[in-house]
Amino acid sequence: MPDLFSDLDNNPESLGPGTWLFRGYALDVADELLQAIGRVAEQSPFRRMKTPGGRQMSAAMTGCGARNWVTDRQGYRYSELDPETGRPWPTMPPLLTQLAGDAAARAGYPGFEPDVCLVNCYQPGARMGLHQDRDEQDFRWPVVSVSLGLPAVFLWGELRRRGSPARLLLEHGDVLVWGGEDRLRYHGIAPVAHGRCEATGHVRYNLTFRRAC
DNA sequence: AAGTCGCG
DNA sequence: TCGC
Repeated sequence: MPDLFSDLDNNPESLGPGTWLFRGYALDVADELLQAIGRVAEQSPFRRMKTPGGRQMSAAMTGCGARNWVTDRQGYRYSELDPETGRPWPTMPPLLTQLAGDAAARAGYPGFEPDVCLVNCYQPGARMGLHQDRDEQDFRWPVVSVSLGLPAVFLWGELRRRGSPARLLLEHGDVLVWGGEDRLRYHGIAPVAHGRCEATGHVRYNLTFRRAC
């Protein structure tokens, strides 16, 4: 991993003008975030969804907020109901709303009030293929991503799929915000390596905050 | 389709 | 092994 990013430069040229990396930004609330994830998963359990092609995703997902991103044979969409339970998604805990809003404001996107918090759980070997977040209605709002637990290599591509994406190690407590001209950049997660950490044991969690509508 | 796989 |  080349030393591309200094701690004093949260907005390095290599990430893009609309992209901000706040290393360790969520460290002081990490335990509360993990407790919140546990409560969300009690109401809406983690599940591995299928893509429209019928393949199963390797990351398990749940979420909270007024709506959440889902995929099945029919396609990608936001749903106000958890298809697994038939009930609304758990309410977004105020701590999560506040964290996402604070990080967004610090990156230059004030007024961000997410209605979606997608929670991904990566076991070792789980990955996320290169994709765009493009199912939201207003791309003026940024995406806020919080990493917890095992580290992972974030793949940071361009607005088109071509080219090899940059690789950025995201660790426990890191917060990445992207918006503006970077809002539709392709991104993904390389297969998560085996490991153990104090906070989560053997898994990586990711909280992705968005404004879907 | 946020998937996997095969080829050069 | 990796990008296409």
